[in-house]
Amino acid sequence: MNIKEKIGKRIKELRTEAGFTQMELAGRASLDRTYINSVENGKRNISITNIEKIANALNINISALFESI
Amino acid sequence: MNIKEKIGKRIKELRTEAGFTQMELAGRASLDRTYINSVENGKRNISITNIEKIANALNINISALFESI
DNA sequence: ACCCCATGTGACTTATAGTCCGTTGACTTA
DNA sequence: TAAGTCAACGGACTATAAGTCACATGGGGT
Repeated sequence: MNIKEKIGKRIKELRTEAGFTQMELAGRASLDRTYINSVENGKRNISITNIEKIANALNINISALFESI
Repeated sequence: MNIKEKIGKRIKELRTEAGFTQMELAGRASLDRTYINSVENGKRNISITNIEKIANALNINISALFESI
């Protein structure tokens, strides 16, 4: 599993734990729903600004987002 | 300080602690020397694959790279 | 059967990431 | 006075991420 797949899997885990749909997370992060979907499925080489947006939307810091990765 | 500046500052700290020049870090990470420079100076929206390359070059895991950020 | 709802996907344009050439200035050592 | 090293920066270029859209799929409820 490459880094894009790992971070995608982790985001999906945290999102479902938080009880959000992809659409809700997208709204909170000001990103497109289909973009969130492709990130979760390891298809995007996501950049630091979008990582930050998603971490904020998930109420988690970036370091914690990468724990166990 | 925005997230790009924070990660740049952190990378620079870790690089100098490790005793590398920008060129050496660039070589170890298979990235361009001018790119490393602009990342360190907070000008680049670095992607996850390059974050991983730099973390590996600095012998640190990604979570630790974002500690205190 | 028919709606919702949530997710997945391919294709596409625009914005910017990232490379490659070079210069400049500060500092150090001979 | 050079000469060397390193950081910072710029212009021009190519590669790729960002961001969006229409549409498909599958499950649950009525």
